[in-house]
Amino acid sequence: MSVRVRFAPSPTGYLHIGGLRTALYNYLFARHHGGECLLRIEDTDQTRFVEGAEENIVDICRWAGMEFDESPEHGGPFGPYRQSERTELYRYYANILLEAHMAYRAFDTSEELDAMRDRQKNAGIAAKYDRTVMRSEYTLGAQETQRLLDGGEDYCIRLKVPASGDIRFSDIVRGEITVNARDIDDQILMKSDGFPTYHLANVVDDHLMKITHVIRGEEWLPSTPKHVLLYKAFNWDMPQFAHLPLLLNQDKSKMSKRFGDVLAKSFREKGYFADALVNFVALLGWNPTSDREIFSLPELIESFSLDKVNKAGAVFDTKKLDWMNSQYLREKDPSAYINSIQQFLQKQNILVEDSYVERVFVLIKERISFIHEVPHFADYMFTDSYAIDEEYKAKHWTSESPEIIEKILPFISSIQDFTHDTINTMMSDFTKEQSIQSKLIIHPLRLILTGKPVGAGLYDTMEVLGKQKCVQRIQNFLNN
RNA sequence: GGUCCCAUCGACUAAUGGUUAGGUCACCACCCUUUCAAGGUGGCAGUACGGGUUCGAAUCCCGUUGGGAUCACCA
Repeated sequence: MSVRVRFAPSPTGYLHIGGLRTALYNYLFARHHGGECLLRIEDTDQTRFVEGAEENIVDICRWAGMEFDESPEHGGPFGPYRQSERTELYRYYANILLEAHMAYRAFDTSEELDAMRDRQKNAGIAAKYDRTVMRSEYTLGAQETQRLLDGGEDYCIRLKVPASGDIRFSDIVRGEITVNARDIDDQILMKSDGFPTYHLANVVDDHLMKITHVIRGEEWLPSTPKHVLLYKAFNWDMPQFAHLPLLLNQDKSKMSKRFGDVLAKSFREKGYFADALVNFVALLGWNPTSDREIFSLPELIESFSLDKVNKAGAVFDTKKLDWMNSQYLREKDPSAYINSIQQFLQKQNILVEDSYVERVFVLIKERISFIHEVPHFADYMFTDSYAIDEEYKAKHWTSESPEIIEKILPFISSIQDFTHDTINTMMSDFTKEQSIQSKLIIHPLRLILTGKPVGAGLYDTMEVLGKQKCVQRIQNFLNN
């Protein structure tokens, strides 16, 4: 049987980095096995709907290189793929449960529920719906229940969880898990607004959509027994479960709890490459070997396997992500990034040729981690009003410097073929002849031409800058 | 607090009963060098603790401690 998995986010916010990894693992697993990966939007809570969230989820997944085989956008044989468009289905299945006495109606108000929890808290017992004392079908009786129903009273449908007995299920990542039914609440299946809760909807949909593997975050582990109960109540085959370790903040708390810079889109905005982010995130909680760090998406697909997924949560370390980004940056074909660099430059009203931008980029790419660093890191390549590093000046611009620079200027001016090699030859001839150390020239020159102690090789820098600029800057500097 | 999950260098991880416990990021040193990087070499640093099982335990079992998740008419 072909593998079918789903990524099932709720549009209650923009996709965060943990969600991106969940989507990725589903996608890698499906592609590795030649199966399908579908997107299902779990929008059964209309009160938490966030405008643009679904678009953001789709947008980010596409940016990351993932295309879903079935989705709200593209449809598919098991649609619709938005739960809000499937409500009759859930109602139908909830009724089946009702008729089989696996579920029941409850009429409690939220105040009554709060009061119940207070009593339980004061008594020092675990909060749990007590169907024998609350306003459920069981305490009300058939007649009263019918009367309330006829009167249009609000009610919800709850799962009738057995009083005791072990509920077991197997998780690909964690092995056998056993929970006692006494610790499980009579979960609400249908809310009084007619929408299902996650628990009902995801079980019904996973079954109807023929999902073979449920791959989701570890936060779902505690509610999985409820889902198991539902599969049993319907007498459906269960999918296999794989609960992924959480992505953690530095303080080890769940990463998605921090908001803002944890959104996938803010990583894109900060200038991380999609393939670098994907590579990094894939290796958080899963590792094929550990003798290698760089994997393209096809390579991740090739080597992905759920049984290599870790159990323990993984701290998200931005430093390593930055390193990975720099690895990708230097391997990329520079022409692919000229446009984005141009955009940064144009914001500063700098207009230069693409070919020049490419030469500068190639020159400095090993010294930066992000594309957007280019205009600032190499400002002297784009403007004449770059800052002079005073510390560098104090150290290398000595009393002899003006004389030396003045002496070498004609030689620089006279170079016809202004390239690294020619400049190099000229420079070493000069230092030999004058018997001075080359650093007495190189540092002052670098200072004059770039203003900074950091940068590419001086002669390469000069070559890209061009003779005219070099000579001009030296003259200006000496005159001031 | 109840329930569940988890535990190898600071971080990501490898080692599925036998390794001097390996790699990567970060950090430090040295080399290279035309500055800064990159690169190369080396270093620092870990099996949470206590018991078992075994000829042998990071690995299996039990306990302790620590961390996390979850306990809504949210997903």
